[in-house]
Amino acid sequence: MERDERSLKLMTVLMRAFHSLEQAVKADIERYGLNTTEFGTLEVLYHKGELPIQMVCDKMLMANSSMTYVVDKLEKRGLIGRKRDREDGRVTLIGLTEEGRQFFASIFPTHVETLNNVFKDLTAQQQTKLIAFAKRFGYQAKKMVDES
Amino acid sequence: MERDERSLKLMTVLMRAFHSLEQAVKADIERYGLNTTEFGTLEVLYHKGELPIQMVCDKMLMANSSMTYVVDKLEKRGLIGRKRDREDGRVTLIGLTEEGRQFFASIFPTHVETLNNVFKDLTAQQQTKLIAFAKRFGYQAKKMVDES
DNA sequence: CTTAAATATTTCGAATTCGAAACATGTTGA
DNA sequence: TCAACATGTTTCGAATTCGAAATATTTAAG
Repeated sequence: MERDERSLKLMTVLMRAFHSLEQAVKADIERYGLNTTEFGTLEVLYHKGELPIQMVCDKMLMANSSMTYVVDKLEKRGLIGRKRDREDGRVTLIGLTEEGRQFFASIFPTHVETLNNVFKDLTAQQQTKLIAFAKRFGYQAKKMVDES
Repeated sequence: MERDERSLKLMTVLMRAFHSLEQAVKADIERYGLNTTEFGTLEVLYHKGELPIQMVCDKMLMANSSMTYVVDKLEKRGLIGRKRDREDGRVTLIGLTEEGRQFFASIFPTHVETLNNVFKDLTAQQQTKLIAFAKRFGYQAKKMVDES
């Protein structure tokens, strides 16, 4: 296969594969009344503890204006709380409530199980290779975006 | 690395890498006043010729209600045209206008160049492996979605 | 100290996408 | 034939996301 053809093939295969991956995760998470971004936000806070909203945006690859909307919904639902940062008045810290922590702890295992299933046809070695490949083109793509 | 940890790592690395890939493609395409779905629609029609709208939806992984919106925009811009299918009255065929064909032909090469750049740090063999890996987990994820 | 620049958050309006329902047409089987 | 069912397209309202502007606070420079 020629270079151009391979690049185009890679793009379409990655698009399709990633789309299906997202759908599989979505189908799991939907059962708990969450969408992907809400789940991702809880996941970050569960593993990293209290964080400035902006830092969560960065991890979630999401505009901060969008995050306000997500945080509002999760706060209304009682899963997370906002708190002013005493050291920097510009910052709002968000973190899981006790209810949010328990809720997330109860649904996280099936999420991991879903991912295990998605990747189960790849050996550990292949998964490690896939991680390395994805990092490499992801890094290059990011460099191109940052430079443009 | 344990299985669970590897699955989670794969998910985050793939999310980030694919997000950057999308951004890189978007940055290229935006210069021509197109968004990703508009470009994708033109690309399909350029390579496959006239197609029923529903078939384009399938290739684009997009709801048909969304496609109406996209087709409307491209038609208003004079890049594609609608035509009733004589064999099946339910079907609307869409295809590039001469203007659309010329326009797409003029921008497609730089798109391919963008993709070549994104993947340039992977050898041909690694790219082939990546295609195979992505197909495998994509197929499995799709199976899980279809069965749920 | 004061002004200018940088950073964090929110508000606002617009764009995109979806799902459900409506509608048109085609197919199947009693 | 005709009544169900299936399929393709559009309409409609809602959800999500974004970018730009507004606001608040901090930092840096003079």
